[in-house]
Amino acid sequence: MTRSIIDQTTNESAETEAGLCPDCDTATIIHDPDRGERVCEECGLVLTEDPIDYGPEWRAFNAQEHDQLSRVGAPLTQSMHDRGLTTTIDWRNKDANGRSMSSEKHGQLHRLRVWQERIRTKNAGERNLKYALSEIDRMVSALGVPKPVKETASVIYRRALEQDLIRGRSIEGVATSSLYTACRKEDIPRSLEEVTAVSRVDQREIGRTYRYIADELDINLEPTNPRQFVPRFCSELDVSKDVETKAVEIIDRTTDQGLHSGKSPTGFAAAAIYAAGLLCEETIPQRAVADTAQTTVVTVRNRYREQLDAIDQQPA
DNA sequence: ATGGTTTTTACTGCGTC
DNA sequence: GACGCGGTAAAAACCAT
Repeated sequence: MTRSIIDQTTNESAETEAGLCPDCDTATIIHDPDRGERVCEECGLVLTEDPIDYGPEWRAFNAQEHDQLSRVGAPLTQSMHDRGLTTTIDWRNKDANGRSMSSEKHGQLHRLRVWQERIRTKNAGERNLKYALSEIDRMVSALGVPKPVKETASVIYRRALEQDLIRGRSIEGVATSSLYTACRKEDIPRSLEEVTAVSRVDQREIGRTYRYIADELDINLEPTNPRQFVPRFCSELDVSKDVETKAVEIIDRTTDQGLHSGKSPTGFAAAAIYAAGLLCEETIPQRAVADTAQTTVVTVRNRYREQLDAIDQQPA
């Protein structure tokens, strides 16, 4: 999403839209369907430039109709190297009416398929992308993160490729970093350790590449909030809802005091869960929380003491 | 490279079941 | 004696400069 200034030509077909321009605070945002842009008439700020309507090209007037009508063509996706746009030649040797074809046609179709595959992945960049996206796909399923993360990761990887950031770095490394970034961006954080576990490169490289990519692509992410790990860890540990609620409360109250800054989010979350266990008189061994959070008992100890001190509560 | 901070590793003593 | 917990010191990792 680039915010760029364009020349302020007014267009006949443009129509005024509701909403304030974030830049000059005037309600002069117009929608220009020809250019597919939303532009502020006052200062020329382009708010969005996404000319593609991803929705269906028909309108349904009742539920039944909605089910019956089908979309023409597949929706666009970022996670295929050609965005899923290319027409592919079916592998079946049947014509449009389902009849089989002559052997002459068979051979012709076979040659066409071969060439399609060659052309589709013709240059190094395309092949690079194809491999990277398949890797992202693999890691996404291994991590069990939802689909939007995959799309985001793909977009990040594309941008890295466009800006020539891959040179001198492994495709694997950049792909993994893109995924790690995407997880955080979509608020479904996975720790570096967890991402490393499904990747083919070591943690150091992923971390290094991540910082480089984030810097070059101007992706500024807030440090992960420890509370985002709580639900996942809690369900893995099989603790009561009370503990989970308490853990979130502890995190909220302590992060307000800035107690978490500079500390590892996973360790902090683990400690909060342990502390919550103490306060709720539900015994969760330090060992267990440390293991699920992929940290150590020492870290859990150090963090939970600080947390309890900070909120001025001691276990009964 | 360097120094400051945090995490990890490894070892230890204590109380309880 | 195994286990959970607490503390500590030293090593390793991390980060900003």
